[in-house]
Amino acid sequence: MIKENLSDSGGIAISSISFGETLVAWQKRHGRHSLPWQNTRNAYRIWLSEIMLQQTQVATVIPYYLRFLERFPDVSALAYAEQEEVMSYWSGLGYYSRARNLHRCAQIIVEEYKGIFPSDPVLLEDLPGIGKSTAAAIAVFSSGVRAAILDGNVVRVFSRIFGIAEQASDKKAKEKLWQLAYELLPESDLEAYTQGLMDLGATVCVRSRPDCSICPFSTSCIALAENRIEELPAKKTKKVSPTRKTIMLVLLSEGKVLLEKRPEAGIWGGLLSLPECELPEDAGDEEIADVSRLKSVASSFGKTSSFRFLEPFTHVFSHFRLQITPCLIGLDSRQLRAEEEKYVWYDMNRLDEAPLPAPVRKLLNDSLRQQVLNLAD
DNA sequence: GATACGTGGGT
DNA sequence: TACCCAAGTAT
Repeated sequence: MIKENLSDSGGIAISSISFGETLVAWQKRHGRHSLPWQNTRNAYRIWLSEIMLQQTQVATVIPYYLRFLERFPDVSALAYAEQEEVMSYWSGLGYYSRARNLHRCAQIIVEEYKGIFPSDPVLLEDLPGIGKSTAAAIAVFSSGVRAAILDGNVVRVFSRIFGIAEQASDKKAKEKLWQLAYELLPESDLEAYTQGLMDLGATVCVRSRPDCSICPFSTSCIALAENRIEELPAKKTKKVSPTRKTIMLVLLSEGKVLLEKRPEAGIWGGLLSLPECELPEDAGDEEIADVSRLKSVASSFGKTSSFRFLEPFTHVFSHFRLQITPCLIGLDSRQLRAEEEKYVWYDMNRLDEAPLPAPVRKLLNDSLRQQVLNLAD
């Protein structure tokens, strides 16, 4: 292999050979070896972990991963499950298109691949929910294939070691990072190398206050040499997120609550949620408290026996804020509007099984507690 | 290429 | 508090 100078600024150089060898040795001695999805070549388990870990931290994923695997132990169990149950096991993790794609992908693996995941990253990338980096990670960990990942850890590690100042979203920077990812790949030990990139980024070269004193690349790191640790990688430009307002109707009757299936496209796609009365962004308090309108809506589901607002709260998404005003309504009769299949009266005692968005689960838990308190009064 | 898509933890 | 952003992908 030809040794090349992979850094294009400053006088610090590191060869691809020494980079790979250094990282592999570091990972074997100092990396993570006991995560629930490690120490296996089971492609199903590795795939599941990689999807769950997209934009989600390890500590958050672990309990979801273990619970999911217990209920869906193999790709066939997942493929034949109902979507609603799959969504319920994903409930709270966020980015629900991942769960819908996971389910679709399982069905494709069973129907078109006889239940066996391909080891070729190109084929993996054709599957729903699997992009370039995830395809490489699955191929490396399940088959030892020589493929390059480029996730947030790698971007951070490379940006610092090689002094890349452009934002990772920048097209040229992205090309440069992918090129580095390929050039630095070792000839062997792809599992330890790939895991090493993730481990170094997650445990040493972390976003704020990285521990450079224990980093195997501290003597060759451009960011450290130039005292630019804090400024690399470049921060993403953010824009202020707008606030939307909505009223969530908590229609209760005989221990059941009215839920509405959300469309696949859009926020919380495929989950069950509460019926909403959306409001214009500039809605004032008096508009929110338009009781006659809400009672009119409620009347199509039964006869109103009690009515009260709960404290409004704001749920923050990555791209907007949602101000939610819950409205607790008791009905003494219960009916489903036959023409609208999307509605379901859900047993309050079984909400654990329901595929709910996180704030809705919390709201319903609080409402249930309020009910109990009311009964105690 | 920009935007949509969740949630919780860290600072 | 408010902001950043974590094992990204789809459109």
